[in-house]
Amino acid sequence: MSQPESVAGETSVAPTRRDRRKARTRQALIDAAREFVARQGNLDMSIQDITEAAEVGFGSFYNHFPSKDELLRAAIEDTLEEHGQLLDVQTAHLDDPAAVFAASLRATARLADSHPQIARILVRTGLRYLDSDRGLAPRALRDIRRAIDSGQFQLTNPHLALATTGGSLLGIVHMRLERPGLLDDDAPEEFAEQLLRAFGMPRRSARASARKALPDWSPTELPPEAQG
Amino acid sequence: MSQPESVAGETSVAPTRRDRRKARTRQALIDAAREFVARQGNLDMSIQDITEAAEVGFGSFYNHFPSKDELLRAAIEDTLEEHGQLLDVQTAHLDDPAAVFAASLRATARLADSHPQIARILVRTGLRYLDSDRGLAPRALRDIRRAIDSGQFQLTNPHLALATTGGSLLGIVHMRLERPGLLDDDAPEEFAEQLLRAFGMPRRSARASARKALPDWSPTELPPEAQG
DNA sequence: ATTATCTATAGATCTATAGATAATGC
DNA sequence: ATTATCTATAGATCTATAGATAATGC
Repeated sequence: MSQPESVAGETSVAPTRRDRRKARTRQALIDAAREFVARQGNLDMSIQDITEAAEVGFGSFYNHFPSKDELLRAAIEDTLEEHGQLLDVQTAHLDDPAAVFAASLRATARLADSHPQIARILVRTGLRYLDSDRGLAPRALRDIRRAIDSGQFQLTNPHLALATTGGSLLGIVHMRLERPGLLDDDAPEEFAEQLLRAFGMPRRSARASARKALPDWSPTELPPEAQG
Repeated sequence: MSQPESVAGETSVAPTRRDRRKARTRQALIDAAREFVARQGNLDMSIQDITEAAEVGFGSFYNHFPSKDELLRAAIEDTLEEHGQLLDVQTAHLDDPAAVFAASLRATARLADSHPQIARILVRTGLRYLDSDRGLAPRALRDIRRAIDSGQFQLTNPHLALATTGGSLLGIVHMRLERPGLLDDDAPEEFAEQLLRAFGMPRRSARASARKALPDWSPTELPPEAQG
């Protein structure tokens, strides 16, 4: 995350103190919006609610976003990006496509516990997150295609697999958030196993890939994001 | 739909002309709300928008609903109820639990074509529809349990299966609504087959149950609901 | 000197209710 | 006579902007 003083890139310039201050205000607005979206599913908070929570003057809002919808869009992008970074970290030690895919499923299914804010925002956002080029969607599509190429998955349409993967994950996250008593701790692994079977893997290897030991820095040990 | 003149039921009384008129107004409000929810995902229509679309005086709204949220809740219930009736009709000829389940999957996956308004409302409603006692959720849970009892499904937790079923269906409906080019006509059958495999059925019988011929009165031949 | 932030407010909604009108019940 | 519906409006938001203030750049 270090900022180079000067780079040959076309628009990249060293950010000034003013730039950093402006970026801080923008991020404060995004963080406040994320918290509102996560807390109350209904998106009927006012701009004033958001600027107050962000401790930002009301008028400053319009220096950063032309409308509330634009802020909410940015807040969701921000969340998806964080989800994507989590997935990259938690699959970095793996090569096998089906194993990477399964590890992403397990990590996402556990978001309700490990990163409840992200989990709530994902569920509130709904299926639109499948259309984004950030977060789970591009990574899952990549893994599904690689697993088809490697012969691990027997599928004709990777987009169908993406739709069912993304949807069923939301279903599990929703259930773990809203009705935690109905699913036991093993649910993420059982789910991953089911999905690998659905995508054509034999029972034995589906079970093995879905229950492969997690790395030492288990996801639940990573510092969870701040919860208000 | 005939109205008995008098019944022994405790509160059931013959509805008067006034009652029918009131019920018509109420249903006009619900229908208008359904159309708004289906058309624009954002739920920011005003009560005035709704009463105008329903051709109902503004003040009449409060004779029927205490708030806009209550109307929206009723509109979603109304939609789920219609979905549930569709499923009952389209599985009435089947006994086998897995076959009933598969037929429900196929019918729901095709909603984007057969009943686009219901499809859009389902997707906008999101995963909350899994918590309702109407529509797909109670029926799918019933079928999953019956298929476990009959030995067709090998599952430990029917609620996990319900979450993945409901979520993945929403994923498919979403994709067929928003990116119809990415899925081919066979997708509902391929999806049903995948899910039956996920739930423990052998490949051969999964394929058979998922591709069983539809009854003569094919779902697509049923009169689709009016689309504005 | 420049630019982001803040305060204050005009104008545009939107909700909820009061009171008038129309339709139905008896 | 009773009840649902309609019209009109008061009061409460909420958005977007104008202009003042504070922080940074040069």
